[in-house]
Order: sequence, then structure tokens, then C-alpha cells
Amino acid sequence: MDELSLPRRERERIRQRHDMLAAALALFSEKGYHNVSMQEIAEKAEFAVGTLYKFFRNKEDLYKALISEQADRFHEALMNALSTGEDELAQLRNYVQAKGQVFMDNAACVRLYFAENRGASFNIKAGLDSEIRERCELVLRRLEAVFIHGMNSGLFRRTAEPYHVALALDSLCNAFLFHWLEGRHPYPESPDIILNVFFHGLMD
Amino acid sequence: MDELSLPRRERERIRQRHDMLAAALALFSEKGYHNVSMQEIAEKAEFAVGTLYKFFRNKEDLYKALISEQADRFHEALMNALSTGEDELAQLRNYVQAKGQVFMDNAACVRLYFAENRGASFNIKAGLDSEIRERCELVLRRLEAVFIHGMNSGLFRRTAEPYHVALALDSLCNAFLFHWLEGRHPYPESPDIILNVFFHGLMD
Amino acid sequence: MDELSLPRRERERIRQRHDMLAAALALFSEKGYHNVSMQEIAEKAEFAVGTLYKFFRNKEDLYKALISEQADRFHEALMNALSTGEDELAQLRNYVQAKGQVFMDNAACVRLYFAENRGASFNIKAGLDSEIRERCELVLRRLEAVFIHGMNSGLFRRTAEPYHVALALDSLCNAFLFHWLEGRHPYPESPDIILNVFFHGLMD
Amino acid sequence: MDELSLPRRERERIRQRHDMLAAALALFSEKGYHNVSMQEIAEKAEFAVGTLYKFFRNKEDLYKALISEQADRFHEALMNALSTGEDELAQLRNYVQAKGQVFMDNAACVRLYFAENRGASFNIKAGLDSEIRERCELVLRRLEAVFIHGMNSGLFRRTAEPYHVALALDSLCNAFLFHWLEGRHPYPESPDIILNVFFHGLMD
DNA sequence: GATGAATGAGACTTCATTCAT
DNA sequence: GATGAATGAAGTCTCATTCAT
Repeated sequence: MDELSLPRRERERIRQRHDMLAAALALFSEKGYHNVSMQEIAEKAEFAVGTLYKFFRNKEDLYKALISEQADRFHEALMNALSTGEDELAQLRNYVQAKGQVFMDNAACVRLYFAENRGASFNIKAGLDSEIRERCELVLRRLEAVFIHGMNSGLFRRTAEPYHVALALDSLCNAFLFHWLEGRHPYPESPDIILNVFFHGLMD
Repeated sequence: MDELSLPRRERERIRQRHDMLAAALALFSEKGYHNVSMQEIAEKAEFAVGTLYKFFRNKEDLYKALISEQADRFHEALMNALSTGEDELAQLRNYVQAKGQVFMDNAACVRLYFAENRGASFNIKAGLDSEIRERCELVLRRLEAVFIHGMNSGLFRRTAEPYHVALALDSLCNAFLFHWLEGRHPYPESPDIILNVFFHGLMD
Repeated sequence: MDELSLPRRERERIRQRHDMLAAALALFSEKGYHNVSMQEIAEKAEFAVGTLYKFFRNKEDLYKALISEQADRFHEALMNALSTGEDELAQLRNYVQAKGQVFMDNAACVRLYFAENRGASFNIKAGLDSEIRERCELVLRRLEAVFIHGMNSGLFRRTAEPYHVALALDSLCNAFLFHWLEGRHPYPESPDIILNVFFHGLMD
Repeated sequence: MDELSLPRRERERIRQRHDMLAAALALFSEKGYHNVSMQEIAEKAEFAVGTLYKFFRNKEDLYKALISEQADRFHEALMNALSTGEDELAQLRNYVQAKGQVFMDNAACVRLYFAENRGASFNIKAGLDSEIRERCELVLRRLEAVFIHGMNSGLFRRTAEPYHVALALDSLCNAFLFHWLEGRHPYPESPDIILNVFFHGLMD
């Protein structure tokens, strides 16, 4: 809707940029950054190679833009989830569900997302990572805040550092999602299956 | 000790192979598979390129050998930890500690390990991954067994699926280790800091 | 003439391809397939290596294209010669002359041609050879037909198998041409010098 | 028998050298000079690479020795044939038969022989060729001499230059042998099938 | 004297990037 | 502004040759 108010030329450019990123995402997530050529991306997006370079300084730049935008969407969805819900319990449920939702809706991204957050592409070049990690950290801090709130309000017991609990919940979601990615088992439909692990301790 | 009994020539070859893998590990973990050339590895290992190819059929082969051997060490250590300890609680403590120990002693590997298990190198080629993931799954199943035992013996309460709890514990360790890798904060000295999250539920 | 009607871009590409093949021919015929590098060909043709690969999938492909096109020209010229001339005698004269003409005009090719038909490049890879040999066989069969016609019409005596006579005539031309290639002596100006051997038997 | 009189050490060396050349011949004729490595030859001959270099200065040297020795055998056999037989007719028959015999008994060599005499390995490096061609020329001159004798003695008519007739006969044998090599048809059992072409002219 | 591990130059090929049209 | 042909640096891998044992 915002786009409609832009000059036609500008709107066109945004659509083109979007098509390029979409093509790149499909290819990167399928074959990995290093196994995709600019030629390939250009062909899939139905542009000339030169045009790609009008939008992105180089391959790495294109990659960063891609990751960055996807990360934006993810983190925005997660932050929203954490801000929605009557009490902290509801917020956590929303978080778990939102994380599942957004990831499963964008399987292609997830592969890249994990790649970015867990590993190999420390590499591609620094810089990107730190930016993404910062946003991960923000989500984590927000999650921590929910736990702190819950503890302060007496909803949760203070059995461990709130940050640690936040870390635990998030990493558990990731583990489930990762398994889902591999086709091992589905992501739990009810968030409670994941949350139970934390709510009801193993020992009295 | 076994090596001492081998013919000198054989011992020499083992040492050379080790040096090559060490050089490769250092470079791969720093810059990523695709950003390291065989030339580079050869130079770091102080061999000629051709010599590398006497030991490994090609770059991918070298990479697989590297990952495979490191994964062996890791998984062996973890399996050992899970088999050591008077009761299930002790076994879990050992697991958490062993995981921390072995990873922190091999920071370079961990980067590659995560890369393998979380992402990017879906790519490099299938085949390796599945092999490694299978071994991860074995560890996870062993961890699940500890929880099942503990639940059956009344040590733990059955508040969630044992496999889910196992997944939760393992992924939490990974999360901590990952943060440590990034220099954010140390891996907890006492395993209890991690275990507490599970033992004492957040709600009554 | 056809080329003139093509779009400028297309004409340009044809010229480039031609230049590349010309450079390759010169080098291959001088030093042999294995002793010429793509770098060398590129330099001689005044292109970058990468450009070569835009036109030919790989070195072998370039080689095959080269051989194939030259063989086309040769065989077409020979077939034409055999179809031109009042009687069989004239056709044979034309053949001998055409063979000499076309070969001597393309000395570089001839080296490769012989290489293809007599030897070494059994090797380079099958496939090409058989294709070329088939075309040689066609020419030979056509030559045989001329002899058969001549024998049936009473122009020639049936002193031997027509195919054998065809083989004999062709191989004699080759022998002369080969000697000429080596600078030993000239290819006979008059085709009769070669033909005489066959027409007038050594014995009564 | 001569070998028996040599010191044991010397006899041993000759046998080793022979084994190396045999291995090389088998491999070269199957795959071509450039597609065979010294390693391969060494393995087939059951020696170490280094040992090969004790006997031959380098790969080319080994190749030249191989070709040279085989050519010796061939040309000796041909020269013998041409010197054996009551009259010129018998000598020619012997020649045609000997050429067929010696080639078919050494199919592997023939491939290399043709490669040497007709093409590609102009290349490998000059030097060898000229030496071989000289010996070919000697045979040809000897063959010419037979025709001259035959003409002078009235056995043959002087229908063409004796050298040309010699060339014709030899190249016809080669053509038949080449076809046989390719499995197209057998080399004529009776030399007369080849000789007839020359003896009884096509025209009165 | 034989061995074969080690060497490293050099071959083929790809692909990010530029720039004339 | 878009195009895509051209570029050439750089990567992987092979193999003739050497030399310490």
C-alpha cells in the first residue's frame, strides 16, 4: 500500500529487487552460497547479469541483503509474538508458535538462517553475522524479559537465571525446527509440548 | 602406544596425515570450506600440493576425513560420559561437562561441527551429513535412555517425553557453547547451572 | 553470402568462432593436441581463455568441432570431384586432382587429418574417429562405384575387386600426399602419373 | 644365445629393460602416449618409477626407444622378405606376406607404428620421426629396386616410375592393414589379391 | 642399485565483475 | 538504463622427475 504511493519508476525497481532476491534465495537455499553463480541468479530472475550489479555491489552484498531482509521478517514476527498475549504464559505460547509458523512457512530461508546462525558462514565474511546475531540477541533479551516479568509477578518460580531459561527455550525450539527440517519429526502443533519441559521440573 | 609398535614409515605417514588434517582444520574453521584452497592447506602443513593428493583423493575427501575423525572423537567422549556415573543424575552431569570440555578443547572443530550440524554444509555434498547426523542421533537416543531410566527408577518425574527432554538438554548445551564460541559468556563451570533449568520447573 | 544477411552480432560470433578454430588448427597441427594449452590457443586467437569456453564446452569439444568441420570440407570436395566429369576416367582424374588440391591448400589440416585417420588419436576419445571414418568410407564407396561403373561400361577391365582398386587408388594418393607433407617430393601435377600405375598393368 | 654369453648382471638388465618396454608398449598402444603415466608403466612392469629413470632419461626417451626397437624388427623383417625369393615376383609376394604377418602379430605396435608414420606424433617431438622415416624410405628404395630389377629383366613392364609403383604397393598394404586394424575386413590371405591390382592394368 | 615419497609446474576450467553497445 | 560478451585471476588436480633412504 505504501508502494502505491511511490513513483512508478521506484515501484518497478522495488519489484525487480524483490525478484532478484527471491531467485537468489531459492538458489542459495538449495545449493549453498558458493555453488550458485551470479549468472544462475540472473537467469532465474530473468535479468541480465549486469542488472544484478546495478542493484547489488557484488555477490556478497546481494547475499547480505537477502539474509538481512529475511532476518528482519523473522525477528519482527518473533518480537510481535512476544508482545502479544494477556500474560507471560500466553506470550511464550505465541513465541513458540510464531517461531514454528514463520520458519515452516519459509523452509528455504530456514536453511540459510541456520547456516548463518550456526556455523559455516561465519565465513562468507564477517560483518553480516554480527548484525544478525545482534538481532537474535535482542529477541533473546526480550524473551528473558518475559521470564523476568513472569518471575516477578509470581507466575514463574525463579529456578534459574532468566536469561538461561530464555536461551533454553529458544534453543529447544531451534532443535525441534532443525529436526523438522530434516524430515525427522514434525514441529509440535501445541506449543505446550515444548513449554512443558520447562514448566514442570523433572524433580520435585 | 600402538603407534610406537608400527614400522617407522607407517608412523611417519600417520604423523603427516595428522599434520595435514590439522592444517586443514585450522583453515576451514577460520575461513570456511570454500574459502580455503588446497594450496593454502599444503603451505600451512608444509607439504607440496601433490603430497596432499597422495593422502586424500580430492578436497572433498580431505574435508570428509577431517569431519569424520573429529566427530568420532566427540561422540565417543559423549557416549563415555553418559555411561559413567552412579546414577542418572551423575550421568547427565558428566554429559554436560564432557560436552563443554571436549568442545572447548577443540574450538576450531566446534565451528566446523556446528557448521555440519546446523546448516550451511547441507551443501558441500550429501552423504557426510547423514553419517554425522546418525551419530548425533545415537547420542541423543542414549541421552533419552538415561532420562527413561531415571524416570522409571523414580529419580525423575515424567513431565514430558523423554526424547524431548533429551533434545532440550542437548540443544541447551549447544546454545551455551555457541554463545561461548562467540565470546559472549563462558560455558557454565558447574553443569548444574544448565541442568537446573530442567530439574526445577518454572511452575509449581 | 549468407553471412551478409545475418544480424551483425551473429556475423561477429561466426567470425570469432572461426578465428578460434583457426588458431587451434595452427597450433594443434604444429604441436599436437596434447602439447597445446587452452591458454595458448586463446592467446593466438587474441581472446581470453574464458571466451574460448563460451564457444566450446571444453578442449575436447573444441578439437572435435575443428576436426569435424575440416573433414566436412574435405569430403564434400572429394564427393563433388567424383560426381564431375564426362566418363569414369575423368571422374578419377578429378578425384586425384581434388584430393591433391584440397590437401595442399590446407597443409595444417592434413596433418591433423592424417593424425585422425592413421593413428595416434584412437586416443583422444572415441566417437569422433568413428564419425570421420564413416565419412571416409562413404568416399571410398563412391570411388568403388566409379570403378564398378567403368567396369560395367567396358571402360575398365575387371582385374581386381573394385573396392580393392578404390582402396589402392586412395591409399596411393595418401602416400604421395604424405610424402609431399614431409617435403620429400611434390604431389604429381598431372593425375595421370598416379593413375597410370593402375591403368597399365605391370605384366602383359 | 648371444645374451647367454653376457655376464649375468648384463643379461638381467636387458631383461628388465625388455619388460619395461613391453609394459610401455601395451599401455601406449591402448591409451596413447599422453594418457599413460610413468607411474602406470612402472606398475605394469613391476618396477619402481625411479628404476624406469635408470634405464631411460625421461618419458620421451622411453617412447623413442620403444618405437625405435619395434621399427627395427619391422624393417628387418621387410628387408629380409625383399631379399628372399627366386625372382622379383616372389620377392614381392614375400614382402606383402611379411608385412601382413609382422603387423598382425604385433597389433599393439601397429597402432603406434601408424601413429608414428601417419600423423599425430609428428608431435611428440621431432627427431624420432625422421629416424623412422629414413628407415621407411630405405625399405621403399629396396622395394623400388625390386621393381627396377623386374623391369630390367623384362619381368615387369615399365608402365610407371618404379618408385611410384613401390609407393603404390606399400601404401596399399598399409590401407589393407589399417582396415584390418579397425576390424573392417581381413588382410588378404594370398598376397596376389593385393598384387593383382598392379600386375593387371585396368585398361588394355 | 632400487625404491617410491615428495615435489611443484602447469593444465583445464569456472565465475565474479566490467563496460561497450 | 539494461544488456551480456569478454575478461583473467584463481582454484582443483595431475604427473614427470628427483633424491634421500
